[in-house]
Amino acid sequence: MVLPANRKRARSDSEKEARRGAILDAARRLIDQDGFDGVTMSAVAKEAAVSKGTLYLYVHTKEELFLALFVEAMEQVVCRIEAEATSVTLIEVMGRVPAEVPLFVPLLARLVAVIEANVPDEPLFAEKRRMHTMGARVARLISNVTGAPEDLARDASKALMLTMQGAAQFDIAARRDLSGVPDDLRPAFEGQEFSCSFPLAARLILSGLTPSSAVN
Amino acid sequence: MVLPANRKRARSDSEKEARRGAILDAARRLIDQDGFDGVTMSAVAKEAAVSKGTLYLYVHTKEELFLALFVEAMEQVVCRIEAEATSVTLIEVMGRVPAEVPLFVPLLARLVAVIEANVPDEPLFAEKRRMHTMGARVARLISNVTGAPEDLARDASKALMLTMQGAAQFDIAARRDLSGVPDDLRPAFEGQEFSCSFPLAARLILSGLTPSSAVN
Amino acid sequence: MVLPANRKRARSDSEKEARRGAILDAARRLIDQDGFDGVTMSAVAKEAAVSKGTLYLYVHTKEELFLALFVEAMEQVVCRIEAEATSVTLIEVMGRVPAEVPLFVPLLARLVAVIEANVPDEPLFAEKRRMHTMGARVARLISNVTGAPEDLARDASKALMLTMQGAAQFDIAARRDLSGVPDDLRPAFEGQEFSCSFPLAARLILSGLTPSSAVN
Amino acid sequence: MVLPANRKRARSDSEKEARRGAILDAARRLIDQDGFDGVTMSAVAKEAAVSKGTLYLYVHTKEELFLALFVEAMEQVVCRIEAEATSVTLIEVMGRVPAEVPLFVPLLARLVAVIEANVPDEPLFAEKRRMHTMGARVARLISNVTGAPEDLARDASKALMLTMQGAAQFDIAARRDLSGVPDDLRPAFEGQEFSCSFPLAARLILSGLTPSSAVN
DNA sequence: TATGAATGAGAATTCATTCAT
DNA sequence: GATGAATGAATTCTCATTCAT
Repeated sequence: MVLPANRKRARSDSEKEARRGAILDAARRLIDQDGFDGVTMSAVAKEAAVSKGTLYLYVHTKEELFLALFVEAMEQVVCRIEAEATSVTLIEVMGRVPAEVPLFVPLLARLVAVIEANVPDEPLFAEKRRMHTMGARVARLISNVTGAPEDLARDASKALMLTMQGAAQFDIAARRDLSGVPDDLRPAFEGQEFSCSFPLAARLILSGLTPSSAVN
Repeated sequence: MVLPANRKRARSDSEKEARRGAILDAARRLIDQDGFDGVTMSAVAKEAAVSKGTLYLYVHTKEELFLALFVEAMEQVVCRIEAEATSVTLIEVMGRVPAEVPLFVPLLARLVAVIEANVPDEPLFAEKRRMHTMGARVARLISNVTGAPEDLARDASKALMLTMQGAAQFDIAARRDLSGVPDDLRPAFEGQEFSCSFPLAARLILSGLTPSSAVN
Repeated sequence: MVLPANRKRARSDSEKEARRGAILDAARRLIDQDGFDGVTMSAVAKEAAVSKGTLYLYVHTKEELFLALFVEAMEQVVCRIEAEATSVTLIEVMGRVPAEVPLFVPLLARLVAVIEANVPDEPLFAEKRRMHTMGARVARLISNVTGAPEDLARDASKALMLTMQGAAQFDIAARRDLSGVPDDLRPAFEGQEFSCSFPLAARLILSGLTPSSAVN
Repeated sequence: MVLPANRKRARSDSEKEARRGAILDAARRLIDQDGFDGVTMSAVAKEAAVSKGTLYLYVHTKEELFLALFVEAMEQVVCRIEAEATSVTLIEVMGRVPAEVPLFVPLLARLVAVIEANVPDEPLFAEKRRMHTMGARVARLISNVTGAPEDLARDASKALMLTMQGAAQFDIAARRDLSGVPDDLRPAFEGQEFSCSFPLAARLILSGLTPSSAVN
């Protein structure tokens, strides 16, 4: 197979994958840098060193891009939890890992109301399927680790997702510039970071399932 | 409540209050009708039978309008919970009432990421203060009703707020048109309504505090 | 004549005059404080401790207000020049005084293109008449002081007004925040203040009329 | 200059230049037609047969558009003066040409107080640089033609710019509808056209530099 | 495939002025 | 005379997406 020496087009599948990856990375960098609402498709194209037209060849919508970003982050979260959780560390791990995977929390906070609301059906369903599978994996993990029956574990898993959603919201508020916030309102912002609020609630939820030793 | 013939001028404070109320009502109707992102200030003005200038006399920003709507809804929620909750009904009431107060859930879902993010500081702080006070009332109620110590009740109250936030998110997804959703994905949407998911999680959270009789 | 003890209405002419003066003063303060384009009629009303309705009882238009301000400033300028100018000091005085009377320069800069363009005919004509009279006084003064014939003095006076207008424009540019201006452009802003540029040009214009002693 | 069939895309730089030119021309036509304050960006887009988005591709701000218009006019003025001025005709040329280049005078009248005040720094600096260069060319010309030393020529050039600014202001007033102006005020408007007032002042300023033969 | 010029709907907000009380 | 609530016209500019080249 003779390939032209200076081929600019990504024809093979692996090249396409690589280019798509570059685009997602560019988006990640921009979210970090300019905040969520500051990201524009033009900027993503430029950051990925790709034209706008090409960008839309790999990603059909702005929100689809964000959704892909979220699913990848969620995959990392689930994998790491599976790798690290034991009956002793479950709660600690579940409280810590989501906060450690970059962009997972802020993307989660916008997932439903902002992102999913604007993704067309087909791609939405595809990603939802992946999320659902991951949810099942977490439920199974909880069941295995705590010894709780499957259905209880599934409820707990659902409750954790709810709570995680909520904690992600509060995290947004917690990250605002606090100078300028009157003293009496400080507590309404401070200490609402995901890594504070979620573990607290996770403990309440999981404590019913786990042997007392794990609850801490 | 003296509702001025709409063409007239609201001179007394009570007339002004009434007119502001009329504006909020108009907004409520439009949210119902056109959905969240479909609401425009022009439409609100027209629906309230008021000029755009007048609208801005009573509400300084679109998001301020939504925030006000949320706080009023939250007030209703808290009042009704205080009125109805007993040691026996606490969990049931807390699971039911938020879903019954119109617009509370969808507004809650957008509260942090969409609404608060766009409200200028001063009005934000004012409303936050009201919310904070209501939060304290709920914590006190939980403490009174369950007999749990204050600090435990405060933690539970916080966890409940997190969970409520999350449940509000899921509620958005649950309300989408389900025809067209592939069968294998149905469970990812169905049964995620606020009134299903929140009580479930609330039970997990509150069960640690309450005597077993109250848990169910 | 029995006057009611606590009379809030300005009925006598002198009272009206006083109130009008208060309004003009309020406007002056606001221009100083918020800059030209920052002044709103609402703010003027508040600063003058008068209702908006009342404000419009004394001043028919925003621009009319500014025009009145300008004419008063011009009156001061002309009076002071008449008082201070001698054959020796003419140029120095004419270069210095306009810059010393508050608001004269910035109002002059907007006089034609911004202010007069929006004043209705009747009040415009009234104020124009006053300005014209003052122009004549200046021409007479120049003639007296330099000994130049009337018509030459009138031409010089006109040329001076042109130049003053232009110098007022440049003054605006000179007063902008200079940090951020690249070094090579500094000279395009610096040293363009009215008090620098106008005397220079005034000297060129008057030097043809005055005996050499007065030129410097 | 390849003017693309207006629906086509301007790919080459020369096509882009042409399109930008078409936009500026459209703006010129509208200023003529509707007067200064009557020009809106929507109208410019329509007149240029371009979408609003495209308009903003070529011009970043309304005021930037006006500034560009002024700089182009100034370029014409300076070129023509350079082409036509001799030691004999200098004053006559400098008095006539600015009035002959379309839009130069009315744009100059609004240059500082209206236009520059609303142009963001970067584009402002770029255009200021061009203006500054042109100012230097005029100074050099004056020096060459009159034989006056450089610094004197520079002062005269500055004074001329001041005066030109002022004359442009008066020109606005002179162009208003005179029917309706009371007789005694006629002289305050009539004969204030740029082409009357500026040459008169220019003569006063330049006469000090030039050999008597050139003065008239 | 890749490009980037073109699109255009869309919406929030301000503030001078008026007029009901 | 005084008030201040009501008015509403009027305009800029953004940015996701498309499509001619």
